[in-house]
Amino acid sequence: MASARHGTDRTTGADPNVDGKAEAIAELMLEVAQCFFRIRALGQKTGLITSWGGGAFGFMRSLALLGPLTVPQIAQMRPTSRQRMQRLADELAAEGLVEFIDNPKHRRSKLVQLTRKGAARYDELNAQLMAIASTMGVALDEADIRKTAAIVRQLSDDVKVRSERLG
Amino acid sequence: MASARHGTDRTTGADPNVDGKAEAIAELMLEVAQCFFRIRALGQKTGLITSWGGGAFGFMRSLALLGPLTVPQIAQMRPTSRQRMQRLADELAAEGLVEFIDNPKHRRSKLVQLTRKGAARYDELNAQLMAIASTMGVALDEADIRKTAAIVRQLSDDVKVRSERLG
DNA sequence: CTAGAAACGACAACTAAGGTGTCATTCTAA
DNA sequence: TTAGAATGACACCTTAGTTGTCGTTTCTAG
Repeated sequence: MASARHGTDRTTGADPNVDGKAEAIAELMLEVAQCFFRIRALGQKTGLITSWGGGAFGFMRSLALLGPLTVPQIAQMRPTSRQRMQRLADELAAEGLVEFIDNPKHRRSKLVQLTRKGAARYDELNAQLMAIASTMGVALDEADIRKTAAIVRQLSDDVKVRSERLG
Repeated sequence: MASARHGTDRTTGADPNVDGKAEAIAELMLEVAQCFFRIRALGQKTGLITSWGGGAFGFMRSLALLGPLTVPQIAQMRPTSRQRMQRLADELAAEGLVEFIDNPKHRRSKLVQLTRKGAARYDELNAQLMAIASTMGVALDEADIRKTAAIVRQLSDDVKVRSERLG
């Protein structure tokens, strides 16, 4: 394939590893993308999630892990817009899964917090996720999986940095 | 957090690795999802892609790697519907990036093939991807990256199998 | 060689997800 | 105190993708 010839010409004295590594990263990115779509499809079939980007699970997860946050704070750490998170927060509040509590730092921008019901729902979803996860990766070693997650996270951060640099 | 207590109770004699591994896989899945969104955001900013699921890049990549295929064949290996791929094929054909050639096995279902222009475009996009990839993962080792890609692929396959089992 | 089943192309809604824009209010910092 | 940034609220719109249908074509089994 012609595309394999792009980049440094291997007939020169340039380090071939530069290309090999770039290719490996590109492959990993494509693999991640494909994996995501399959995860999403599975999530939809199991009813675990409806969407991932502006999805409720990630939103609730942020609150469960980090405690009460303002809507803009949540939006900053999620791959979507402030308005989207605002709407999601309102929807979850309407379902009684989250509540707005006073923010000592800001009178208008309330803190969003999981209600008891919301925490229970999150635990339930998380348990479902665990149930699914426990049936997968049978051939894999836990240490390898953790290392994989760490590397994906690192790639993720790299992508984010480069993405933000483009403004 | 309460959610970390789901699954096997560690105070019993059950193997704690089962839970640890499931948790690791769940974490990996979430990491993959987040990474995907960041990759997509980067792709949009660079103009490299418009979408990934029914996107043109993956479509053309399939053709570049595997040679001429019918629309249903492409749809089977991509995370989207036959109709979507049909429409995409038509759009790409309108742009002169792919062409329909006679299929010896099937008179009506033509084979889709990259045109010279399409191949050039794909190479160009691939070069862009490589350019981006070459600036990332500086701290990572190529072997680790390849292993990571392999494990993600394995997870991806596991997810696919489980997803298909649910019909 | 046929009849029924499946695959295919084409087309048309329909939905979901999220982006974008705006405006009034509130906070922050010079 | 005042200019500028952050926030909540609301409305509109674009895009991606699904779903459904229909007529035709191809495959398969008897």
